[in-house]
Amino acid sequence: MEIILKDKIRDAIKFLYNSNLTDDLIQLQETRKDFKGDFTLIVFPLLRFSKNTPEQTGENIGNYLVSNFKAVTGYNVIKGFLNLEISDEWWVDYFMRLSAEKNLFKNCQSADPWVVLVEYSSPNTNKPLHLGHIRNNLLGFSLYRILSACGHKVIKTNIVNDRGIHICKSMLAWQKYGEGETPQSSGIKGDHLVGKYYVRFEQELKTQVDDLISTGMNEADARNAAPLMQEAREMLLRWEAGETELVDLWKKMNSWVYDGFDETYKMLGVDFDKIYYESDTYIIGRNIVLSALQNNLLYRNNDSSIWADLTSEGLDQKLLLRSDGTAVYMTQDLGTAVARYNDFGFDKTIYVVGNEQNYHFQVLKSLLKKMGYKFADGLIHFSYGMVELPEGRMKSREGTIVDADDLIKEMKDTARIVSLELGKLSEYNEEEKEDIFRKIGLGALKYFILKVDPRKNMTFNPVESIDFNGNTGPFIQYTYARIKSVFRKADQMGIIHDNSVITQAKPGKKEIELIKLLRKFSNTVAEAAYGYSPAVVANYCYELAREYNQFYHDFSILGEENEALRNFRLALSGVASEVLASGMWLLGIEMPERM
RNA sequence: GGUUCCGUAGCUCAGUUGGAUAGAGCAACAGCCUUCUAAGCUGUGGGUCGCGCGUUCGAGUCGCGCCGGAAUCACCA
Repeated sequence: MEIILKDKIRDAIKFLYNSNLTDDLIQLQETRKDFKGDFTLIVFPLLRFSKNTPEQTGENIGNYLVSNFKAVTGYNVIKGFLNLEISDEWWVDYFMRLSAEKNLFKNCQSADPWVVLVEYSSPNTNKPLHLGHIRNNLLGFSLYRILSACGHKVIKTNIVNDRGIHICKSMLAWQKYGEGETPQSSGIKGDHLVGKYYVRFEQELKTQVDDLISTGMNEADARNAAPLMQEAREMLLRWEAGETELVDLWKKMNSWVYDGFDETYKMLGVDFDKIYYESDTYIIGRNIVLSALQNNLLYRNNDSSIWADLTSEGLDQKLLLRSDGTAVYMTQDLGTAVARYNDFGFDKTIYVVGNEQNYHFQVLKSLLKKMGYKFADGLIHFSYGMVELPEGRMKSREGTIVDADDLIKEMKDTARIVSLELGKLSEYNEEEKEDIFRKIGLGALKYFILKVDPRKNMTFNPVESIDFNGNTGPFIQYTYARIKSVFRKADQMGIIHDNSVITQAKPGKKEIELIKLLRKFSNTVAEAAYGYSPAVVANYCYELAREYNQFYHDFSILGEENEALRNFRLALSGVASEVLASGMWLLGIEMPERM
């Protein structure tokens, strides 16, 4: 519509003022609800052609359009705004085309599809996933869905940080205090079991550190000097040397963790096409650094550590290999990036990583450029804000970490309690009910996280956030279930849904409003893909669900006497449910047929 | 101190490439279930969009300067 309308407006200016308009001067937008009309042309930019008042210019253009374009039935001018009224027939016709369209994402197909690699999750193998990981996983998975919907080829990857001192701490504590405990013997989920020994290590270390401090040592030195810490370091060296027994233990404990993660990922509904391990990529990274050193892109310090000088780009000196030749975080990420490019040859690679690492990715990008990797231009750090609790940041020392598994279970339990109170599901068996509770509980959690702008830090109140009313996932799911229920009822009543009579319907204001909202959907997805923002999709779904609920209350659908209008409303409901389901699909949220 | 990000109602958050009178939900109060799902709907109250200056016909949105908060600036990852 806009395109045709813009053409007509261009004609109008040509005819009235004998001037040719460039596209950016035609500012056309949807008319605000409180004004009469469907589309609004902002006439201020056109005054230079008309050399007239805004009001008169608007009048002239409006007049021209009404007499030369059938779909425009009227207009009004308020200050510099020309509100154009589009005929109901046009809207009904538009809706017919929309409801016939099976692919709701058709309008946002990218003309130039990318191969795009999305990295998300990136766990450490020494403890279970927590609330921060949940935001990461949900964002990453939703980005995958959004970009896929727009026609890009997306590869989901996960980089597992499976090496380093942290995993040695868990291994050491398990050796010392574990007495052979396994997930099977204890019934504890593997990642939680390994996390338990990581915590145990820190506890034991603390008593040693406290003892040393009481002898007059300062804290930093005490941590270094503590026997446990020294043992852990020594273990890391033995691991890097490839000591068989130790590598076997490492493999065993990591496999416990992966089993645990798999369960959590499955509950969250996320998955990966390819998993990378830093225990592999750090070696690649080291080779890259060494060859860059040979090409004089890096320099070696007196103590034989290797550095990059990025001061010319406003960055700092960056360490790439320690004096003992071992790799640092950046070394691994260089290796991972190159390995991935060799595997997939991507156009873009999106790192879903918290904003605490903004500097790291700035450095990574300029390092890759410096080393001559052209793909560095397609490197995007999707930087998201921290999840905080009402009392501030999550702190492991204070035991305020919100565990992912616990949280998921809590959401499901709350969904169960609320559902049973409302008592709508009495006719379903236990299995069916559990499936619905799961969808609702996870829907609430996912929506709560995804509806906020990823860039911003967000507050998660474990008590208040579990709300199923208002701008929440369950509200949107409820709207969907309600529409499904209308169709079930229609079937029972033998009402046959026939689109062919719709063109005879005389729609009211509300029906047109709904069509306009449905129309915005594909624009929204394109915008979301461009801005990499699930939040845009989420808030749009809410807007539509809210609008539909008002519609639902204002109108009788099945009870409507007029057949054409009844079919129209049914069709509107049907498309609304599809759009809601599609939108929530982009967020990775499942929709229950009833709740 | 350098860099980056954030600041909108009591709370949690929206706010389209700069557009008209800044919106939801929660919380508070008042209504609506013999009618297609009340996880809903309607209404009331609640704002110096951190502060100032600038650009513009027009600024919550763009620029500059302050104020406040967060992150980061490791031979940690």
